[in-house]
Amino acid sequence: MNLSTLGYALLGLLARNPQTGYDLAQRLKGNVGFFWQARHSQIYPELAKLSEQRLVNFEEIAQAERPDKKVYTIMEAGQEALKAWLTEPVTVPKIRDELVLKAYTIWLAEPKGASELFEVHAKAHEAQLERYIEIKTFLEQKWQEDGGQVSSSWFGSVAAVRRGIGYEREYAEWCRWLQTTLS
Amino acid sequence: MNLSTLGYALLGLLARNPQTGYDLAQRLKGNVGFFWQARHSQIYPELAKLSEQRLVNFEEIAQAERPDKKVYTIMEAGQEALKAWLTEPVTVPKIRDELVLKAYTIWLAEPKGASELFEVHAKAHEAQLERYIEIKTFLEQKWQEDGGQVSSSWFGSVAAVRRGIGYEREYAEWCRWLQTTLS
DNA sequence: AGAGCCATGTAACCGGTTACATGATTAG
DNA sequence: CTAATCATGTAACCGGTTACATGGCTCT
Repeated sequence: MNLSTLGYALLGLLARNPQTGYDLAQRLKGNVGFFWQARHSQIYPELAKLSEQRLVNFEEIAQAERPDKKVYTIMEAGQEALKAWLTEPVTVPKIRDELVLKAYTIWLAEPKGASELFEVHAKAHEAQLERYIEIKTFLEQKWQEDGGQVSSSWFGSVAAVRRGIGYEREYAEWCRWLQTTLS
Repeated sequence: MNLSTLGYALLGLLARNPQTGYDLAQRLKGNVGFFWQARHSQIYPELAKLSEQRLVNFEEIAQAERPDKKVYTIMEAGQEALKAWLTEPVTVPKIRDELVLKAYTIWLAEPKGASELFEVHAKAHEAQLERYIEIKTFLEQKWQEDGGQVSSSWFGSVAAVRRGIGYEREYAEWCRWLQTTLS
């Protein structure tokens, strides 16, 4: 019973709330999409696999003015599989970043155009940084209201968004340094 | 003539030095591999494509005590394609990080095992950070010796390693924060 | 009238990894 | 004697993206 990472991602989301495949797809292109993305074309087949393996359950709900839907719920076996996965070792991830690749060869470019490219990215990361800061404020408040324990699901959200903040801040600063140095 | 990103990566490396496919594979699993990776099984066919499109040239060199080899050189058309690509817009890259995914669901785990997981990663990123700092010192010296211009290939290397340093530092700090908070 | 949301699925394609294949030389 | 290095290639597989497919409701 070797699940894919996407399988665990879905289990993790279902551990928070029972949801439909559509809902999960929204999450994975919304804020959760910051660290893990998936399209519905990948999600629906994966849910079918999780269901086959009795890690999740679904209830079909007929709707009048909307298409019928399947609400998935995590089962006990799913919770256990998820918990086991959480503390298993992870290989240190490798960056695969086209912009850094361009930076590596930027000595060949005309500095003006290059500087503009990095300014665009600086702005994008600065904007994302501010969005994350707002989200963090919201999440930390919720976490405190929930008792401020590491066993609160809000804690997981706070942890993830903190990574987002650090990442965007650092990326933006690097872009600004390059942009300034090139101009 | 739409090249893949790997194609441009190879052109960028060949713009620095004429090299064999084997050499390129070494680079892309060494320091360049920090921001772009590729295996020889991907590189050899890509070089054939670049050659077909007359962006690179190769010279076959027969060797006595080693297998024969093909040394690839970038051509003028290749240089031009590369320069044009450098300033073209890049879509802002998305993180896909299993450890952050785990952090998001870490509220379900037993804190002790979780804390250990993040400590392992903290150490890994701290170690990588120190390696990059050493490399940066070396590269900046070379860059200065070469005149300290942005048109020096050393500048591209410095830019890339600076990103590496920021990335590792931030990642390590985040792991430490989580590790401490969990224990 | 057209875009966008809700809702679920399949199929083709593509980039990248793993494995298969070969073979001499050198270092431990 | 075994493992690693040099050196180049092909083939199978797999995760993920894009595109195909359907269809009613709501907002502009």
